[in-house]
Amino acid sequence: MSNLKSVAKHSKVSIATVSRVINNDPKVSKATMLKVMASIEALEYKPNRVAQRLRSTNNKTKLLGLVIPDIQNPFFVDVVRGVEDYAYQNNFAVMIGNFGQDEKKEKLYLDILQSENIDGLIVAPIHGKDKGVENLVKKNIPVVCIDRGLTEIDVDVVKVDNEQGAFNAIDHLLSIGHRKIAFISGNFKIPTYIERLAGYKRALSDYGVAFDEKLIFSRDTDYKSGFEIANKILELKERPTAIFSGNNLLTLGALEAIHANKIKIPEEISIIGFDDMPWSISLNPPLSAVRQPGFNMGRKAAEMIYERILNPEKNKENIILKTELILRKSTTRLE
Amino acid sequence: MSNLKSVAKHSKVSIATVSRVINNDPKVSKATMLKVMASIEALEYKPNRVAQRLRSTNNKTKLLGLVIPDIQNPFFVDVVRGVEDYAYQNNFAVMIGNFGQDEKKEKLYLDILQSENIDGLIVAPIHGKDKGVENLVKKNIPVVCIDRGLTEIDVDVVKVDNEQGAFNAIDHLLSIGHRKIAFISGNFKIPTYIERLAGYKRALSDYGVAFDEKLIFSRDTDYKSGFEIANKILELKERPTAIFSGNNLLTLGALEAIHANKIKIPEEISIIGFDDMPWSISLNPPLSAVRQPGFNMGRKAAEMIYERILNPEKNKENIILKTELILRKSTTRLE
DNA sequence: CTGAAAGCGCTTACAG
DNA sequence: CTGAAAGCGCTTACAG
Repeated sequence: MSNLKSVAKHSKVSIATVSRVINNDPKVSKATMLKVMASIEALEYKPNRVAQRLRSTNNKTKLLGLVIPDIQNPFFVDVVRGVEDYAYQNNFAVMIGNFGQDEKKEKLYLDILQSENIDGLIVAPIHGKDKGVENLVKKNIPVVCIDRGLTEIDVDVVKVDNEQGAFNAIDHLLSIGHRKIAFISGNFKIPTYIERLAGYKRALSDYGVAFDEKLIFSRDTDYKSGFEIANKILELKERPTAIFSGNNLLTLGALEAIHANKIKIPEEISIIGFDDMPWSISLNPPLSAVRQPGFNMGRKAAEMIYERILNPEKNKENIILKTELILRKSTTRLE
Repeated sequence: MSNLKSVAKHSKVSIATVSRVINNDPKVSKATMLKVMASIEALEYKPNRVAQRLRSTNNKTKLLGLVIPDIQNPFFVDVVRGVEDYAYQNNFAVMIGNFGQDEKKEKLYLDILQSENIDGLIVAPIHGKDKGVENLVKKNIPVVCIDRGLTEIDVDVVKVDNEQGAFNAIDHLLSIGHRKIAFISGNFKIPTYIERLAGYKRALSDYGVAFDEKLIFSRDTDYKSGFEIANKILELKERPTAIFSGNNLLTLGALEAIHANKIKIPEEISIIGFDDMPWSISLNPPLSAVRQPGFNMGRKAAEMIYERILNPEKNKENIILKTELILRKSTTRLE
């Protein structure tokens, strides 16, 4: 690989001048610039980003860290795409760590990314009191939280109106006559699920329906949990007439359980899922779902981290995006 | 952030010694080592990976590049998870670039990753004659290709037996009486699809069925293409009795088109998709599919890149993984 | 077993 | 407008 030195030799200037050309320093004379650019071209020189990063922080070859809880969850894939879309346009590189709901793994990624001198971090913290992320914020590393915030500390966050999203789903179920609605939730350490539960409760209270704790099920946020919880729900003596499932993986697990038990949707049980997916429409039956703008969330987060890097002192922002209730065929009116 | 210098001062040794401790140099005396380790602990020192990477190539804080065509395709997400699983266990970091089938974007990622001094690259080349990837191989940067190889050059590759996978699917369709089988393929520049077509043809010829070019449809590898091509297929005067779709995104698009046209699967048309997905079983109807071991492919690729880094001179390997035909409810015997 | 010094590829005051 | 030099945080011969 060619380097500054070889370009400098080739164009008979100092490495300082070559560096200036690369960085578009207006002080360089036009003639020199052209000469150096020709050498860069000829030698196929590409600046070494590692050296650049080591040398100075406030420069344009940025590296973003992106840490997400579960890359198997297509919602986070959408977020990744959004981040990447912005990063690509701005010539950032993104380093992704997927911690798979594993706190130790999250910590390792946070450490690695710090060691890689990232210019900023976009992260969905494992829970509301995530010490690892808190520490980064305290060290004044630019951080934007996605999907969920931090309870103990002020930080930039982009998320969705989970409370309202859940409310809309439950409100719809109530409006078509359902009263016994099970909630397959993720872990309540994750703020998202606390908020969704709040929406659930608010809808219930709007309809004057008593909250029944026994209808709330919470475990991990994966396919298996959805499957196992749904099986439990279906065994209940007074079986709920509807299920609200907390994310797309839980929904998929629940659907498999329901189908395995040969229970008909929506005739025997209605279901609405949080997260709308490309395959929701081809599911059996087409699934009603709360759609989250994952791509926009990612893009917005990337924008925010960019602004935060440029202006570390500005006030923290809290962006709340809207969800949309998509009604298809997985819910029906209760006679 | 603390650095070598601050640790050295804290434990009253030279920075060279601290560096040796970090790198487990056995020459360091036990006493010194303990002292330095205590300082590292006390100062929460973490080596700066950027400086490490700049300084030397043959060292253990590796950075892998991973470049994939489409992160919205869950098959590649599985690959990513496999790579990451191995990387995590070996304390590698992975930098991911998703080029979304866009050649310019692929090129940019290749450049960025080179500029980041990656120790090795795992990549699914955009097509068989991918010059960008070829160049990296020629520069002796360790490269492992996944999912598809390179036609012009010898390179490590991990892929699936696409020919046999497609053969199995078509063979099954033929065995249950289908003769007019449409193939919704991705672009034939991608070696994968050439191989799948070869399997399609071989099955046909085994059954003495003439190959009909008009049943082969090829465009992009996304949802939209699947949707549009399926619509075209359904309009055909002599409508095929079965569809073989080339990847999971195409399948989803095709399913939506079929449902929108109110055509019954499998009564009116059978379908088998390449790629089995978590939601395949909950689709309407449960989908028969060719399962690819994405996770294993990723893990294997990471292993291979590791070996390649350690031993740049060893012979290139070509690993071919097996597919599995999963039969569910989307195909039926033709009366 | 340990330290002083060179150097990885850059950027950036400083001087001219 | 341009160059010489220091330095980012490390590693690694070399010397002792």
